Amino acid sequence: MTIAHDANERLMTPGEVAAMFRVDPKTVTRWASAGRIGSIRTPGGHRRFRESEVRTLLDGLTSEAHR
Amino acid sequence: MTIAHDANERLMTPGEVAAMFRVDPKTVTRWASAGRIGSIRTPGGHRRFRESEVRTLLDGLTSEAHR
DNA sequence: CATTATTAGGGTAATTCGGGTA
DNA sequence: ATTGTCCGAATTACCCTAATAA
Repeated sequence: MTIAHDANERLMTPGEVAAMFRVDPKTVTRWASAGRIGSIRTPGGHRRFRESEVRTLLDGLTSEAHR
Repeated sequence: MTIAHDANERLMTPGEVAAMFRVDPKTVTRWASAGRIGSIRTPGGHRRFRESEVRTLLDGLTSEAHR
């Protein structure tokens, strides 16, 4: 499986991702800089994030121990 | 069918949850580790809690009988 | 072209983590 | 057994101005 571009993939802004994690948009930016989450750059330099990856992170990091 | 993530679910920080229960944030962390309350992790490792679950737990306290 | 909102940067406080202990 | 506190290290939040997005 490739990491090729999926034309049907929707992109999210830093603010949208931040709202989902209940975090500051700047924090999402740091995740991108640190390589914790993939990001695309607009020609103007603003970051965009893949919706599928965001959902995976949210679902994957759900809960820890179970008693 | 999964316990899929609800995108409309609002999340709370450890400090916010602690304030509602009048407890130290560290205590909330322990509840999460023990599985007494569900939690989501940011990519940075910080916990977030579901507002709906916190409300449910608070309601449970209200119905607790004295003895 | 003008307007409004968001983001990129960078710097500095405030939280949270994790372990150990009382 | 549960909670509160102390510690150092890591993560996140808020401050600003300039640039991009819509």
